[in-house]
Amino acid sequence: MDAERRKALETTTRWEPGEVEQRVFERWMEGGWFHPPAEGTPEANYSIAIPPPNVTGALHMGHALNGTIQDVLIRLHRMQGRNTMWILGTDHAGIATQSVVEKELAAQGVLRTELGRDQFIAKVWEWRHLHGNTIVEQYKRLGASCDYERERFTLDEGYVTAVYRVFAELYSKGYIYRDNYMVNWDPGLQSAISDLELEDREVTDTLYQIAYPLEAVRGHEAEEAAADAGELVVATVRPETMLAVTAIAVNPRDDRYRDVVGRHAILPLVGRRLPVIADEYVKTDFGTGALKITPGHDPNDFEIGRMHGLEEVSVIGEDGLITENAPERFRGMTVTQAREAVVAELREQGLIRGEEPYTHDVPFSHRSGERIEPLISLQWFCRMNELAEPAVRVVTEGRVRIIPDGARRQYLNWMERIRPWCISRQLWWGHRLPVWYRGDETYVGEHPPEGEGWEQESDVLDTWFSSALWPFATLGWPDTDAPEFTAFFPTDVMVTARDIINLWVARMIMTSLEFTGKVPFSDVYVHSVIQAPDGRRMSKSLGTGIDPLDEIEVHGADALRFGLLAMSSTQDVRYSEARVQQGRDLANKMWNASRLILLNAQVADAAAVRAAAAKVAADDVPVEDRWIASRLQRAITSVTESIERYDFAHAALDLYDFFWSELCDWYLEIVKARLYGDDDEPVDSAASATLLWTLERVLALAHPLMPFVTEEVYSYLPVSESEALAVHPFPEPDPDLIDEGAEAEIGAAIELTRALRRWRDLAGVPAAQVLSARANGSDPHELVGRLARVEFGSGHGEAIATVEGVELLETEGVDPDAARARIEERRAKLRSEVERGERKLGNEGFVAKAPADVVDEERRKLEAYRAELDELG
RNA sequence: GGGCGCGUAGCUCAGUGGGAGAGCGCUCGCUUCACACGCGAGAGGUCGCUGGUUCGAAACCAGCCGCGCCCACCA
Repeated sequence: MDAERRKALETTTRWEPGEVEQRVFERWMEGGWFHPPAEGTPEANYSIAIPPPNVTGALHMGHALNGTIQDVLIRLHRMQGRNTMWILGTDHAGIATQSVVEKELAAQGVLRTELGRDQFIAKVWEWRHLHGNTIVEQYKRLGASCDYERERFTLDEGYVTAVYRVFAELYSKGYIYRDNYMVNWDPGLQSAISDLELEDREVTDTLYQIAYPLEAVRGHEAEEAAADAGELVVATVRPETMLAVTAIAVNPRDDRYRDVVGRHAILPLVGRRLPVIADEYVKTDFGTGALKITPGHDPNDFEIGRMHGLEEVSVIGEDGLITENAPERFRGMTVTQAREAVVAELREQGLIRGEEPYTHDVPFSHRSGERIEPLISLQWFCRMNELAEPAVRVVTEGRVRIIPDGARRQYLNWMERIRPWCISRQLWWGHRLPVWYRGDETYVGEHPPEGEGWEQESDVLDTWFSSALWPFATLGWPDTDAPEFTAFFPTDVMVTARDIINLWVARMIMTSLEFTGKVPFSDVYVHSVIQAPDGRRMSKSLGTGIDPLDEIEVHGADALRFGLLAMSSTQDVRYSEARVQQGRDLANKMWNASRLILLNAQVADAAAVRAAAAKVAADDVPVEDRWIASRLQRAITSVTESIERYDFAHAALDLYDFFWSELCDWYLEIVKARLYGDDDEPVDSAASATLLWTLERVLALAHPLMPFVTEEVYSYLPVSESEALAVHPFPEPDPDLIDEGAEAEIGAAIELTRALRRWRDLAGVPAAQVLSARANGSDPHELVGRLARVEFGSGHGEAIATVEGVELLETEGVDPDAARARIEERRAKLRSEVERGERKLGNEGFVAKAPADVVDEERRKLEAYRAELDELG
């Protein structure tokens, strides 16, 4: 270590992540360690495809947790020597990106429609080149070790080829087709959107009861005269859609309506003859028990209509205005105007039988925020049944493990009743469907066929269509000889949040099986959603969002990573800044503990350190060295196993416990005397060796979780075998270093030290005062005297207290009354323990039925408590 | 309505059959030569409620109360 660096180490008493993180990250990039060669087999290699963030996106807490988890896995496997690749890329995010650019243009007074499709798309590309890299840069702040040199985009050239190939094949298999179907029309976007892009909002509408006169039954003049043929009253919150009603439905078991099934009603204002049909769907206990059927404007009615072969009438157009299918006087009105006009006319004709406020959930567009208008429209669909079947099988057979199990059930649940997927969107930004029309002819393929007059379909594909190909299209598919594809596909794990299991994960599994014949990943790990501290969703519009970059700014990336991991779980969790601060404190602790070691370790030369380290566990090294080596093995095991079973909270907290409580609070305090030496004792170089040996391993262990501080400290190690900690071998637990004797011995010494300190505190002994003491049995470990400030051996005075077999002797300034109180307290505790043990062992059922080792343990404890009680008198 | 899950210290959460844990907060004491983002000690919990299973239940089962998420959604 040169003088300058040593000076920096001496004077920097706090971990200051700001400039260090940037410098460390640049070193990683220069080292090229995140950019693996496309070699080897997918079985030997390790790869993860990142859930591609939207190009328009900014890093939010969800990304931060998702990215941290993947980076932990990636770094662990890279350090374990696997050829490791984290596949990076962004999603073109059709709707989101189009809206952003559209808004930006609107601010300049330019409308998308004025610009025309080609020019608008050019503007979007321009935007992407200017701003599309923001989120990728933000992932770097987090420390994400993605392969930044192989970044992909769902609209880059090769990716488009993959998308078109998939579309064409699904079309030729007959899975993709065009049909009139009820879609969720977003009047704001002027596009169909999927069920999954909806959000329900509570709305209070007016529920109108409207009378529909029944048509007289021919040949029953008497009845006609008597009852005016009667009427059916139906309830609706959308009177304007009555213009498109084509039937009335009642429940077949509803006695009130048994006689009217098969007859006809007359649609007021329009005059259409409406058959009265019977369908189980109609609830007898809601409204009047009679339901108007509007196949053109209601998803349920649409299904009933198809089932009964009803006419489908659309009176609301894609522009949100009343169409020519409605009576002339309503045409061209907005939905709201039409509603008022219809109600007014009905009122005039005396057909309104009731009205009341009605609060219900109504779907709104997640994207534009507008109320969804269910419409029948000509769209492209993909039938999912054939694709779903093998995708269910790989999960039930365990070829794809979905963790946790709740997420697995959610997946299977959804797949069981999968429905056709509407894959067309009326947008400009996206993959334009590879479909060409000329008159009545339709051709599907990336390029138009020979000849004049072919026009390409104007719709684009749902963004999720391209995302569904992510794990293989990013690696070069459909070129199955592409080096990246042969080396890294299938990937190992997909890390994601619960909300897109159906939207995305399921579809990746389906397309991957269909097109590559392989599962895209063997594990799906579904992690928490981070909520705002008050339990609401973190969202920009609610103002509940917390920006991970702000947290990195304040506490450092390692702190945020640790905090997110520690708070993560399979449940949704509330964001806890305290956990992030815990991470910051741990990073600081690592920095300072490392300073202690690095500034004080005696290093003759590299060979000496290696030689000393080689005998860390030898019998003749001090027991505390064997203890820390043994505890380290246990920490390595627990942290590694936790990560491997995706239990990141325990990995983080176990690391914390080992580092803070065992290494810092005990081992470093114990070893200081040997490290510094004093008048009597020379400096012990074995201590230095153990410290350096331990430090190197614990840094490596912590590195996947907290890469920056560990990498920085690693650069100060006097002896290190790797260019960077990022590519240093990950420690493996060594069973030979487990030393139960040393653990028991130091464990007992720790217990005793704590008991003595407790006594001191309760007795009000000043912190600096050294107490005289006498051990009843053999002298405790040297560390007890030092750490508890107790001097053993020399005193002859009377014992004023006994603590865990140690007699504390009368010492000037120590209050004997407090001591007696303390002893009495201990006696009381022992008596209750003895009582508890006797009661338990006196229980015949317990002795007879509990496992022998549990019973033996109880007996052992009881003996020990009795012995101590006797000793106290 | 169906499915899944949660209810443990003041707060955020671990703990899944054998003596209730962590972090933060709180109290007391420490300018102890790595760290006050620190060190030492401590207080604080009828583990939502009621039954049941068991020698033994925070944990397993049933019911109830409260909360959340996902599906399906009554016009």
